[in-house]
Amino acid sequence: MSDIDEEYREEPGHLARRFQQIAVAAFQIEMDALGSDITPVQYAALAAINTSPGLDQITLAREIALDRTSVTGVVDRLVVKGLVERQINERDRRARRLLITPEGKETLRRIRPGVEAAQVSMTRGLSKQETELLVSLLKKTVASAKELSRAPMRK
Amino acid sequence: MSDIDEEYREEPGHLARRFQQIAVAAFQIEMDALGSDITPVQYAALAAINTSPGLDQITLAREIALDRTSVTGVVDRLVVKGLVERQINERDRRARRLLITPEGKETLRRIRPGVEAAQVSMTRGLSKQETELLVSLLKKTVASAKELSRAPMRK
DNA sequence: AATTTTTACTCAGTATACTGATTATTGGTA
DNA sequence: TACCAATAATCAGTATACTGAGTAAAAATT
Repeated sequence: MSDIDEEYREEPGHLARRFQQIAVAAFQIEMDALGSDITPVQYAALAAINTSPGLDQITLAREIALDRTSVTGVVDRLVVKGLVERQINERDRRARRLLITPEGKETLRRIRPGVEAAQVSMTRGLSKQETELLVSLLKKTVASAKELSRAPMRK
Repeated sequence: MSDIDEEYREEPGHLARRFQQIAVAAFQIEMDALGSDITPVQYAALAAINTSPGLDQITLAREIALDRTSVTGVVDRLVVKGLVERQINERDRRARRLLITPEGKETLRRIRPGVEAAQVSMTRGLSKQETELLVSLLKKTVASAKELSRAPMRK
């Protein structure tokens, strides 16, 4: 048979999955070390809500490139953890206003070093220059192909 | 607050998640065009079983970097689709022998162009040289950090 | 003003990817 | 031989990420 079978490990698609596995694992290891159970997506959501208090879920989805149906669950879990408050927007009752709580702000402050450490950990095999190169190539790739995935992007 | 919040979109962790979203979407679009509902992981599993007939699930997990608990479900779905046969290995009754069926071989043959097209599609924003660079940087990253994720790797 | 369309959100269902527990079987050791 | 440790697989539970359907509210159109 063709050697695609053997070489699928060299394909972008396979490497995308592997890198994501590793990124999530690196994040989780750092959170464990800090006694936190925040996930990468939960961190992104919490940080976005902190930066833009009162934003609605669709806007949040665009900010962090999360599918609109996934936002519901992520926000649910942040609410259960007491880190976020979800209010009905009285000026548009379809929408929700998302607000970070004092506990949410404290969590953000506490885990931020771990978030940075995870970025370093997941690129441990690369030099600083190589990491910058990887980041710029991924940004370019994502910018050009972002319309492929349903996750909306801002602007 | 710190500008980490704003710049998380530039971090490797966020880009890993975005690239994976895009890779899966690109794959799915190509499979839809071919009238197939095979996922990236299912393709990887099917190709590995084709290459190494009779392999057990742990070995399959190592070949395609899939968590051991995830293999069960992936193989289940390939069996339901009639693409793979799962037998008890009589020389070690704990293990399963995985075999590709004629339909599995035919599926592999039929979707292979789509698999290749997906790789091209997900890196559409990059030149050939840039794609090769991205692949080599991701390979290096994955090789250095693979012990972070639970998904086993071969050798 | 009444109707249609759009929008924000939710829910049901499916597929990875993990943690942690359990079962069955095998191989090594006391 | 009896026991114990290791191994292959499964299962229960949780968290993204999607498809597709549905609800409620607002905006646009007639």
